[in-house]
Amino acid sequence: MKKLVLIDGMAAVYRGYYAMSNNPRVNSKGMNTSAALGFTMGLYDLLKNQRPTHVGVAFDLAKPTFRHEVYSEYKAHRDPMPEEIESNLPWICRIIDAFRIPRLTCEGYEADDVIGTLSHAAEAAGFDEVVMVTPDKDFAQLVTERVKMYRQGRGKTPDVLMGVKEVCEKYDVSDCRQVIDLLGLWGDAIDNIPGIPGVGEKTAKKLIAQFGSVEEMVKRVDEIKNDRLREKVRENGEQALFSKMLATIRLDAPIAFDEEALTREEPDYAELRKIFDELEFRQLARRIFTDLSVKDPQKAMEWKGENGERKEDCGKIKVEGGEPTLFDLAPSEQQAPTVQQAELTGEVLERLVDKDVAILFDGPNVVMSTDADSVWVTKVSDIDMVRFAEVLKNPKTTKLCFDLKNLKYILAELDIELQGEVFDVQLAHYLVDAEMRHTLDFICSSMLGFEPADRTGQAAALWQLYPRLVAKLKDAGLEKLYNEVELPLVDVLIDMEREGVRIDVEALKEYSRQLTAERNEIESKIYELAGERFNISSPKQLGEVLYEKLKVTDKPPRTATKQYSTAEDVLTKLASTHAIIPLILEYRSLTKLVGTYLDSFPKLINPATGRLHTVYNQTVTATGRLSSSNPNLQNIPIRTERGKEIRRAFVSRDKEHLLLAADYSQIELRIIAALAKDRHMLEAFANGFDIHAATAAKIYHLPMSEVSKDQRRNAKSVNFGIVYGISAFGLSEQLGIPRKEAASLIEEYFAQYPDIRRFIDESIAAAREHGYAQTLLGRRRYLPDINSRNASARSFAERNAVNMPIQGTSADMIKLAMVRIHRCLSQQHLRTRMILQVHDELVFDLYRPEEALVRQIVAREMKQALPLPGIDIEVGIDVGENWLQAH
DNA sequence: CAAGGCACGC
DNA sequence: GACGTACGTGCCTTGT
Repeated sequence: MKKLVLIDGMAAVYRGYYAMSNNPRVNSKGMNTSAALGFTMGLYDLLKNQRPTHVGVAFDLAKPTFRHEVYSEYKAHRDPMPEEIESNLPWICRIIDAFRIPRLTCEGYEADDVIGTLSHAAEAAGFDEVVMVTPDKDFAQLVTERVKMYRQGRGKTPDVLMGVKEVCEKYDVSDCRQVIDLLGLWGDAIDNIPGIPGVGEKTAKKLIAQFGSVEEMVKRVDEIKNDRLREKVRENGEQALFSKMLATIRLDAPIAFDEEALTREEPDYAELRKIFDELEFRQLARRIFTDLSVKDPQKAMEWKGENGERKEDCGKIKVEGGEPTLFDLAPSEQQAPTVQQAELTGEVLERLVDKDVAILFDGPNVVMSTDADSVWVTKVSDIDMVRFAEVLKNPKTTKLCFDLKNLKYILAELDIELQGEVFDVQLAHYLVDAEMRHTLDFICSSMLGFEPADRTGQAAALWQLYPRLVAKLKDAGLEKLYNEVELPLVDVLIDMEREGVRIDVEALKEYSRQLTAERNEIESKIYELAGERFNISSPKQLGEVLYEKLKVTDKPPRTATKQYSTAEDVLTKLASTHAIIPLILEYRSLTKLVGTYLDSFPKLINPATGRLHTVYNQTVTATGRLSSSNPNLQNIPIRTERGKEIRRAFVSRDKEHLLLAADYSQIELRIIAALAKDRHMLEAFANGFDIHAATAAKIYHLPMSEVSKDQRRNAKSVNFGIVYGISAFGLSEQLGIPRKEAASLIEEYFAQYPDIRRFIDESIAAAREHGYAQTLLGRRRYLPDINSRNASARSFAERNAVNMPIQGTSADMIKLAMVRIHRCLSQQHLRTRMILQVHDELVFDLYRPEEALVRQIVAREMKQALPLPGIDIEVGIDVGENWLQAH
C-alpha cells in the first residue's frame, strides 16, 4: 500500500494563520507565531490521521525567486503578506525539515503546479492513494471552527487539509484530473485571493461560465448587462486573469517524481523539541510528545527548567524501541462499535420493568437500552404505552438519560411520570467540565473516542458514559452539587418554564407605537443633520457618515477588525463634538427596545396559555449560572427610565395575584467579603452601611457622611471591577478618568482592603496549583491558560480564577434557594408560583392571600440556602401588580 | 446563513 | 507595546 500526501505549503501556512486569527498566538518575545503553530498542528494531524507512506511539501519559500518574483507579484496585486506570516516562514522551513519531509520546488511554477504534476506522476507510478492538500473556502470555515473548539479543549484537532477525496465528494466527481481542473477553474486554490474584487465568488463563477473562460470574460466585458458588474470586471480584469494564473494548476512542471526522496521518515524529535521550546508551542508539544509517550502523561507535563523551578513542558521524548512513534499512532477517531437494535415490543418492555434503562427519543422513535449491547427501538405511536409507563415509573430502577428536562417534557405529553433514580449524562458532563460542549456526540467522542453512528449507538454509549461520569463526579467531589442542586433543579425549571409569565400585550403595543413615533422623529433629525438619508442601524454606513462626511474626530476609533467603531462608549466620548451623536445614541436605544422586546414578545406568547414562556438552559455557562432564551428574560431593561417601562408589561396572572420580586442585596460583594474574610468589609455589611459609600470613605480617607456622589460612583466601579478582575485601564475607561488616577484608586483600595488583595492572590495561586477555580460548593472551572506564557491568555485565566468563585458561588446559592423554595411551595400546596430567575433575583406569581407566608418562606430560604461564614445575606422583597412596581 | 457590531441584563 | 471587565442572548446589517 503506497499512499502519497502532497501539501501546498504556502496554502497550508495561510490556512493555519487564518485558522488561528481568532486567537492569535504571541510568544513571550512578542512574536506572533500563529502561522507556524497553525501549520504545524495541521501537518501533525495530517501525518497522524492520513498515515502516508510518502509525503512532500511544495514550498515556494525554498525557491530562490520566491521573494523577488512571486512575492513581488503578490505585493503588486494585493495586500502584502502579513508580517506575522513572513516572520514565521524560516521557522516553518525548519519545522518541515525537522519532520524530515522534502521541500519541493520548481523554478517558474507555483506549488499547486508542483503537487498537481507529481500527483499525476504518482498515479502513473502505481500509488494506491494520492492526497493533495489544498485549501477550500468551505473547508477553511470548518477548520476555523475546529481550531476554536480545539483551543477550548473541546473538539477534534484541526486538520489543515483538503484532500482530492473530499473535493471529489464535494463536487461529486470521481476523477482526480477533473478535480484539478475544477480547482484550476477559479480561485478555490487560494481562497484569500478574490477573483474579482467587489464581485462575489458565486457571481464570478456564473459570469465565467457564461463566457466560457476568464479571458473571454475580460475581452468581451462590454457584453455584461449589469452596470455594476461590468464596471467591476472592467476595473479588475487584470487581477481576475492573475487570480486565474495563480489558481490554475499546471500539470507540466519539469520536476522529477523521486519516490525515494518522498519516502516518509521518522521526524527529528530532538530538533522538533528545540523548535517548539523556542516558539513556545507548549500545548502542541505536549500533545505530540504525550501522544508518543502515553505511559505517563502526567509526568510528561512536568519538567524541570534550567533554573530549577518547575515548568510545564512537553516532557521527555521517548523514541527508543517499544515506544510508540508517529508511525504507529492510530488515527484519533476510533471506529464506533456497531450496535444491533431490536423492536421494542410489549414483551420486551415487560422484561425491562425491573431493569435499569436508558432512554432517548429520536424524532418519532423511542430508543431504550439496558447496557452497551442491548438496544430496542420503536415508534412512539406503536409502543405499548401501559408497559412503557410501568418501566419508567418503577421507583426501584435507575433511568439513564440525556437532557432530563427535555425528556420529561416529552414524557409529560405521553402522560408518563419518571420515578426512581435518574442520571442525566448531559447534566453530569456539565459539572465535569462546564466549558465543553454538551452534545451527546461530542461527549462520546471526547470520553469514548468515537461518535456513535446513530441514536441506537448513542443509547448504547450512554452505558459506557455512565460509570465514567459517576467516577468523575466522585473524583471531583461534585456528587453533592449534582444530586442536591442540579438534578432537583430540573423539576423547578420545568415548572417555571411551564408556568410562564403573563404579559400585558396591549401595553407593549401601545408603548411600541409611542417609542416608534419618537424614533421616527429622531430619525429625520439625524438625516437633517447628516444631510442625507442612510441606514442608521448600519454601523458601516453610520461610521462613514460620522467619520468621513461629518468628520466628528480626526482619529476615528476602530473596532478589532479595523472597521469604524460606533459603539456606545465611543460615541459617548464624542457626544460633544456634534449634535448628531446624542440623537444616534437615542435612536439606537429606541430601536433596541422596540426590536428586542416590544415587538417581539407579543409574537412569542404561547396561544395555548396566553403567557410568555422562556427556556432556561442549565448547561451553558462556564460559571454555573443559568441562561435564558426564546426569549431571554434575563436581560429585560432596568437601567434607563424608558427601558424599565417594559417591566410594567410583566404582570401577575389575574386580580387574585401580584408579582413578588426577591433579590439578593450585593450578593457578590458579600461573597467576596466572606471568602476573603475581609474585616473591614464584613464590618461594613454588619453595620448595614451603604457598601459603596463605605468603600469610598476608605479609599478617600473621609468620614462616610462626607463622601461625594462622584466618589461613591468611583468606589462602586472599583468594587465592581474587583469582581471581574480589574485593570487600571479598564477602570479609567469606565470612569472617564486618567489612567494614573485609576491606578491610584486601585492601589488605595488594596491598601485599605489587604484581605481582598490576599484573596485575589490566593485564588490565582490555587487555580495555578489545581488547574481550576472552584466555588464554595466545589463547582469547578478549568483554567488551562493559568500557566500560559502568553501574558494576555494568562491574565484572562487569572481574572477567571477570581471571578469564578464569586459568580459561581452566587449561582450555587440561588440555585439551592430555588430548589428549597420550590419544595416549600409545593409541600404546603401553595398557589404561588416561582416564574423567573435573573441571576440574583427570583420573581413569583403571588397568590395574594399567601403574601405574608410567601414573603417569609422566600426570605428565609434565600438567606439560608448557602450560609456564608461571618456575614448575613440580605434579601430585598417587593410586591406589585407588575414587575416594575415589584422593584 | 454566518459573522460582525451592537446593546440589553446581572 | 499589547492588553484593555465576568457571564450571557438577540437583533440588525452585510456579504455570499
